[in-house]
Amino acid sequence: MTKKSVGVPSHRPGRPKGGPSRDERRSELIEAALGVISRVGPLASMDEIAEAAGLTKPVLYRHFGDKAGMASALAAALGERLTIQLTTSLAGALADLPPGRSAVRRHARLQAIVVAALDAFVSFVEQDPNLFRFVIHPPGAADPKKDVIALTDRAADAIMLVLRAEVGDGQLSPVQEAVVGRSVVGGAYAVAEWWDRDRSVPRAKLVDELSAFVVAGIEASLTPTKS
Amino acid sequence: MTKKSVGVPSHRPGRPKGGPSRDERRSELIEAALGVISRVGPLASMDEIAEAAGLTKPVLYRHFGDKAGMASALAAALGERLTIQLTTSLAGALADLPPGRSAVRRHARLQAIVVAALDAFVSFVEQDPNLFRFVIHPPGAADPKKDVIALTDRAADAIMLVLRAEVGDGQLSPVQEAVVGRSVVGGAYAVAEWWDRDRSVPRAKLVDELSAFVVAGIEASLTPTKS
DNA sequence: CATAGAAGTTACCCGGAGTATGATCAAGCG
DNA sequence: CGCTTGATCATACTCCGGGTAACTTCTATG
Repeated sequence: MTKKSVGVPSHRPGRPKGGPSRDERRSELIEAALGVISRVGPLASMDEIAEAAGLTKPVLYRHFGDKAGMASALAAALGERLTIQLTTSLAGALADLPPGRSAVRRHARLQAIVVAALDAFVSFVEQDPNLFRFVIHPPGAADPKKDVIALTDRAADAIMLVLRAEVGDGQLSPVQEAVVGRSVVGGAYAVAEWWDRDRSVPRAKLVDELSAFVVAGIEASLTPTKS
Repeated sequence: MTKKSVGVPSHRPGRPKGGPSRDERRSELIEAALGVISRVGPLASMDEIAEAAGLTKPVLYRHFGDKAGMASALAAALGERLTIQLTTSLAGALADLPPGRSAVRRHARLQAIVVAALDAFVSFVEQDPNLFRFVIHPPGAADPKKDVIALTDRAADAIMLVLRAEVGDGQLSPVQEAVVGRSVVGGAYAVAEWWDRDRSVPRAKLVDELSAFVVAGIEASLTPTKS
C-alpha cells in the first residue's frame, strides 16, 4: 500500500544533505545484505544485515516491506549478476564456433550453450556457496502467498527464451517449454547442492556430465514424440 | 546424546498401563504430524502438532530431539510411503512388458520404469500438495549442520540402485550416478513445484513430457561420452 | 513400602520478525 | 527568524515459535 513513491522530485525535505537518494540507499542495502549472507550464511538475521549496513531494522522494512520482499530483491540482484556473467560466457563460447545451419552444427551450438551456462552457474556456486544456499533455501519461504517465487521461474524463462531463439519459435509447445526449463534448472540446482557438500569431483567433470544429460534431454524434447 | 534407548525390555516402569509402547507412540506422533501438515500447510508449529496428537511439546522433543529431527523422521515416513506406492506401480508396469535383452527392449523397460516412477511421484503431489511442499521446503533448514539432508539423497540413491540393476553394475561411474540421480530428482521436484502452482496441464501429459526428457538424459549418460 | 526411571504437563527462556513512538533534520512559508 | 510539514532514522517494544527446566504422576522392581 505504500504508494508514496510516485512522481516525487527525488529531493524532499527530511533527507540528509549529502545523503544518498532512495535508489542509491536501496542498492547499498542490497549490497550489504548480500555481503552479510555471503559471510555468515543464509540465515542471517535482519538485525545483522541492518548493522552491517550501518542502519537499523525499520529502514530495511521501509524499503522492502518484508523479509520475503527483501529476499525477493536479493534474488533479483543475484539474477542480474548471474545473467551478466552468463551472457559474457555465452558470447565467448559461441564466438569460437563456426556458423552453420546443419543438424550437427545445431547440436554443437546447443552443446556449447548448455556447457557455458552450466559452467557459469557452477562457478557461481563455487565462488560463493552461501549465496547459493540462500538462493536454494530462501528463509521464511514455504508459504505460497508471498511472491518469492525465487529465480527458478526467471531462470526457466531465460532458458525458454534461449531455446526459442535457437530452434525457432513454434518448435516446442508451452508445456514442453515449461517442463524443459524447470527440469534443467531443478536438475542443476540439485546437482550443485550435492556438489556444494561433496566437492569430490572437479568442476569441469561435473559440468561435462551434467551437460550431457541436459543436452540429451533437450534434444529429445525437440524431436516429435515417438513414444 | 540420549543414548539410553539401548537394550531396554520395552516395558519399563513409568509407562501407563494400557498405553502404547514407545514405538507405537512414535508412529502416532508421526501420523498426527503428517495429518496436521497436510491440513494446515508445511509451516505448522510444534504446538499445533502436539495438540493434534493430544499431547504437549516436550513429548515431541523427547522423541525427536529437534524440529529438524522431527522433519527428518517425517521425511523418512513419507519416503517409505512413496517407495511402497512406487514399487507396486513399477511391478504393474513391468509385468505388461515382454522380457528380452535387446537394446530396444532395454529402452522400453527403462521408459516404463521412468514413467511409472514419475507418475507415482506426481500422483503423490496431486493427492497431498501440502505434504509435497513440506518435502520441498523443510522448515528450519538452510543450515548444513543438521542431518536433514532430505529425501533428495534417498531418492537419488534409489534411482541409482534401479539404474544399476537395469544396466549392470559398472556401467556408470560414481560421478555419473550422482549426477544422473540428482538431475532426475531435482528436475522432477522443480517441474512438480511448478505444476503444483499452475495445474493447466493434465497429469498424464506432464508425466509424458518429463519422462521423455529424463529417459533421454539417462540414455545419453549410459553411452560413452562422444563429446 | 520405598526407590527408580520413564512419561507428561506447566511455565518459562530466548531469539528473531515486525511495529509504534518519538527524536531529528531539511525545505518552504509567514 | 520561527513555525509547520514531511521525510528519515533509532529506541524500545510486542508477538510468536523453537526449545528447556522443574515438578508431578505412574508403574515395575527389590
